[in-house]
Parts: sequence; C-alpha cells; structure tokens
Amino acid sequence: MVRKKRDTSAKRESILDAAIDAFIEFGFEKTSMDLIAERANSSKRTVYNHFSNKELLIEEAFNRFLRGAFESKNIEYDPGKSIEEQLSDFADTKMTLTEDSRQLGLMRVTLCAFITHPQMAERAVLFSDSQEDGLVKWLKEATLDGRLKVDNPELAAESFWSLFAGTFFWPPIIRGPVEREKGEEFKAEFIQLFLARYGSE
Amino acid sequence: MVRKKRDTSAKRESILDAAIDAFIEFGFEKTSMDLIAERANSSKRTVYNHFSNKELLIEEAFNRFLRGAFESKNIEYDPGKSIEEQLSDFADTKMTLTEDSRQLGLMRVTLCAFITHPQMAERAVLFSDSQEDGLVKWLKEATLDGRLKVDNPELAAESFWSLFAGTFFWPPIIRGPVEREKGEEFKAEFIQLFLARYGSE
DNA sequence: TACTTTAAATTACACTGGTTAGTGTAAGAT
DNA sequence: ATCTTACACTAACCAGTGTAATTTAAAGTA
Repeated sequence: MVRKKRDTSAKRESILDAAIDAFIEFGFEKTSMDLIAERANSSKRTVYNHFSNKELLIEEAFNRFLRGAFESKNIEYDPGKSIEEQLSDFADTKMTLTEDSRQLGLMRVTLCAFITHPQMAERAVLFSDSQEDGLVKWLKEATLDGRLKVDNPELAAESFWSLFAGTFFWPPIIRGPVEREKGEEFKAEFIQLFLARYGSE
Repeated sequence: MVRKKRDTSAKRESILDAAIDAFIEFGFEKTSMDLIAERANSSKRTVYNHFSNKELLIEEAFNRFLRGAFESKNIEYDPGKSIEEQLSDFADTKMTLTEDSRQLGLMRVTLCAFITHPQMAERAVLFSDSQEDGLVKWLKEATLDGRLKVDNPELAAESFWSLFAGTFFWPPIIRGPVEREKGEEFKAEFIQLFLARYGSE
C-alpha cells in the first residue's frame, strides 16, 4: 500500500483567514459557511473537508488569538535602564496589540465567544495566568535590586494590568483605538501613579 | 367617540423580562421570538404587538441596562468622613452591580451587542460620560478641602475607574463574581495606590 | 351594586419567504 | 490516489404577517 499525501495547508490557511475576516466583519453567528467558502475562493465542500463544522473554525480562530496575544515579548528586568523607561517600553509593546485593527477585531470576536462559550474563557484564563508571571518576576527582581518596594508582587501586577487595560485594552475593544496624544498622557500618568506607591524613593 | 385604553404594561413587562432572560441564557441571535413568547406565557402575535421587531427588544434591554447601571447613587463629598472610607463605600456601591447574576448577565449581553452594533456603544459612552462626572466633582471638592492633591481630576478619575474595573467589572463579566476575600484585599490595595499619588500627606 | 355593552387586547394557528448547516455525488484537477 | 469543485438537495429554523375567534376590562345602564 502506497500512501500519497499532499500538502493542503495553504488551502486550510486561506479558509481560516477568510473565516476570521468574516467573523470580524459580521460576527460568528451571522457568518455563513457559504460566505466563508466564497471569500476563500474555495468550495463549501472543501471548507467542510478541512473543518467539519462551524464550531471548529471559531476554535481555531481562538487559538490563533491566544498565540498572537501572548507571543509579543514579555518584560525583562534590565538594571541598566530606568524603571519608568522599562515600564513605558513594556506598555508600548502591549499596546501594539490593540493598534492593529485585525488583531482588535479578532479580540472582539473572541470576547463575544468567551461570553457565550464560558468553557473557552476558562482555557484563556488558564493560559493567561501562566503567561502573566512575567511582570510578577520583573517586580520581584526590581525589588531585590532596591529599585521598587513591592510587598505583594501579584497584587501590584494586577494593579498595573488594571491601569493599563482600563485605557489601552477595554476602551479600544468597545470604541476603537486610543488617540496617540491621549494615550501618551495617560501612560505617563499611570506609571507615575504606580511608582507613587511602589517606587523606592 | 369614547376611547377605551387598557393598561397593558404588565404584559409588556413580562415579555421584556422573558426576552432578557432568554438573551442572557442563549444570546441575542440564538433566541427566537417563539421562545420569548412561550416563556412570557404569551402568543407570538402579542410579542409583535408590543415590540414590532426583535431589534426593539434588545434596544429596550439595553435601556434597562443603562438605567440599572447608573441609578445607583453617585459619590458625594462628605467632609465628615475619611477619604478612604468614602472611596471604599463608593466602590462597594458600584460593586453590587456585578454581584447580581441577572445584572451581570445583562451586562454580558449588552457588551456583545455593543461589539456587534457600534452605534449602541456610542449612546452608552455618551451616557456614561455624562454620569461619570460625579467622581470628577468629588475629586475637585476633596482637593479644595485640602484632603487630596489632584491636578487633573479627569485623569485621576480615569485611573480610579481603571483600578476598580480591572478587578470588579471585567473579570466578573468574563469569569464570574469575585470572591469576597480577594475583593476586599484588592479594594484596600487599590485605594492605597490611589492615595499614594493623590493623597495630600 | 350588578349587569350589559363594546372596543381593545390577546390568542391560536396557519402561512410566507428566506436563510443556513451540513451531506452526497460525480466529474475534474494535481 | 488524493484533493477539489460544482451543484443539487435536505431538514430545520426563524422573522414576521394575516385573520378570525376569544378574552378582558372600562364605560354606560338600570
């Protein structure tokens, strides 16, 4: 028996891409499999050959969201840079996620999926908990180095994320990107606020 | 000509209640008008007599959400109470919104509606902007009274909301209510954080 | 108070027109 | 031999309408 297998990943990708675009534009429920096929320049049958039902498509979109959301580099402590600069750079890095309109759209779709499929949200929470240790570690190192005074790094990290997300994550999800000027102003302010409590001087 | 008009508000309410419950349980798209009628112990025709299409139901649900979200009393400056106590009480008041599971469900539905119908989100943003002046006013009064040092009350208010929502609004929307112990711990922490920058001593 | 009248509100139910997830198949492409 | 396509098809669901019958309660009557 000779097995012949062909590489069909390109087709699969184009279907998934088309599906994500359509989900972003119309939402999951209102996107039909026929539309996805049409946009992927494919036949509906091929769509079903790759993803045997519609749920699998949103699952894959979700996985891609997770990958994108956390692949951006995490914060690493650098004794040679000021605390303000390190926090500011970190915020800038994370900000890019909601500046790209496709990524933003994918987040919106995913957020709705979380709300209607709580089991997806659980997976995301587990994943993000495992990832967000980066900031906690940074806070500990900065404290050991005498540059910060943080008793409870987990709590401090949560405060930082709240301050960040309250301007740079949730508002863009709902109303669209933040204007750069206002963004810079708020970033400076919340870093000041953070350091007023956790700074060492 | 004698006009007879009957009070049909009870029926209307029961339909809207049933609709909201169903939206919470199944989401807007997946809730059929037949189901709403059944749950309201009414006929589909009566549903349509009160709400001539499905959109009007989500609109009304949204209006009810707005009313619920902002009817809870706003913060008012009281020179006789400590700053910590006033902020803590304010946070407690706002917290009750996400402790009630129906209100939480309604918020989820509304959030999804915002994401898929941006024009609804606009109305909500306008409404909330007009309401959230309460905290700004409080910050100004506390500053005039020498109890706080706030240069930019709008920015400070935004920081406060970010800190609050980062624990007491968004996480409950996604994963469910916050455990009381953790909530108290974080509330104390974020008030400390806020006062480290804006407190007058 | 009790009763009748009457228009408004509600119901049951059938029906239309449209959409959509998913399947089967045979022919064609790589 | 495997992947892909075109296309026809099913079975279900659903928003919204039309209508005639039935129930309800406000207003008029005794």
